[in-house]
Amino acid sequence: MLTLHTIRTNPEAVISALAKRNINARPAIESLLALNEQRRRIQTETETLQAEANRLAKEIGGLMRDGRAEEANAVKARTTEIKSQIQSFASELELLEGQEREHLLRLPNMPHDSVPAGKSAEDNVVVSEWSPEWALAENAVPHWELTERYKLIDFERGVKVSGAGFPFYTGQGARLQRAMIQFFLDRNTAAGYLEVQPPHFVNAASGYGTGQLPDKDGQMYHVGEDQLYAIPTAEVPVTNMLRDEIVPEADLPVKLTAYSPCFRREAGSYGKDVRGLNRLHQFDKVEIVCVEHPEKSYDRLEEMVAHVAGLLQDLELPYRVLRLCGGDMGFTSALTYDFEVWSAAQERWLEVSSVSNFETFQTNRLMLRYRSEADGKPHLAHTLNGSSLALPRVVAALLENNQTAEGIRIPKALAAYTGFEWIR
RNA sequence: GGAAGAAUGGCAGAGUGGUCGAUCGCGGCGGUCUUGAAAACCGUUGACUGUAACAGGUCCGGGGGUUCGAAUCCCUCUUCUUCCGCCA
Repeated sequence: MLTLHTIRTNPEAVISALAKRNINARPAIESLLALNEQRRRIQTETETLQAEANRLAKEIGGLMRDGRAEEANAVKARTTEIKSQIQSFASELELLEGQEREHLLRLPNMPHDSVPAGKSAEDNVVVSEWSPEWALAENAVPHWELTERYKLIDFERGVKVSGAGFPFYTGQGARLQRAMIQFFLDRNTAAGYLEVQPPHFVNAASGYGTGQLPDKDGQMYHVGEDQLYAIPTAEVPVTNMLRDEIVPEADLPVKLTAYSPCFRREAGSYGKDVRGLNRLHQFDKVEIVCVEHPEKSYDRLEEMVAHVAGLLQDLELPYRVLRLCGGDMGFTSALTYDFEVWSAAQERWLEVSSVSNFETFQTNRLMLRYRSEADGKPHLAHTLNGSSLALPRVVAALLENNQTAEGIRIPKALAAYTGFEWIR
């Protein structure tokens, strides 16, 4: 959520920044500003009346103590009148506040200056590429054939038990999942991230805090009876850990990492995008989250990008890093780098990580602040997060790129965790 | 799931209808004293909203109600503690 302060002090800058997302925000901003002005006017009037009522109530208290009941009753009559005026203002105020918030919640974050203009994924900018020395085996097949050949994943039984997008991992496939989670967590904690195990269901307030609600309502699994949402990413519970808190400036950056299963309804997906491991309703991911000082958040973002790159290099997977254009960036992000690994057998790039700076967009909703050492006051912190990494597509690329006639070779760094060097 | 009790500022803990945004203490910050530090003493110490800046308004777990006036009374929800039940 953008701050009212930003919008009020520089509406034109907000409008032109949002234009990068191909959004004409002018009507929304203008009606928001009108609402805001009206709200403040009504609020001032209401508060003036409240001040008067407070003053009179104290006067009555004084009169009662002195035993001057008759005079007190006269004053009571006046307060009753004021009270009914307050009532009518208050309901109007409530309405305006609701509308104001509604407007604010529906405005996406302002893209950072460095975000390229563009409409779709095709306009994203490749900022770097990396590849190990390697060659694809002859007669290479896509991962969904490999998982069947080596009995790593049982999609059919997943369909029977839960539905499409809920696979069983079996044997070496299951072991590979567990090894990768452990590998990523170890690498993240070595880089200074504190490991946490979050709840897998969150309340609505948490959904609003990180911006999944109301924007992505309908993409999350919702348990109506208990008003809980299955987490679409560990970002939600982990970032919300610090909701409504003021952390000392000296505690920044707060660096957290968590493994969790992620649940996504993926309504509207179809075709080759959902084949095999490309898109699932439940998948495993290790996430990194940072809470950082506003002046340092972009340096932190670069550090996180370098960290994720290191993981992919250890896994010996060819990847590229994209700077997302305005049209392809998520609702809450100011700047996002996507990591894509090359799936040789599918001949396509697969997104395996998304690393973003949200600036104050989340913390404004979360009321997550730090106490500045300079002025002693609370200020909104910046939040950042990134996948490190999402498993299914990493597994897909890993299986496909390393297939040989003798089986599938496991990268050295990972073999220490799997306990095997080959899948046969 | 049932029963009883509880929820107050960073912590601890008073406050049962009016001068309470809230006593006292600890912690934090500033100062006096000291070569320096400790101790002692003095002062200060929440958030949100609002204003050009003041003023003003709101907040005693959340929501609603009674009252001229609510931390205080009533209803409701949530959470915690203890006991019982169930249970990995």
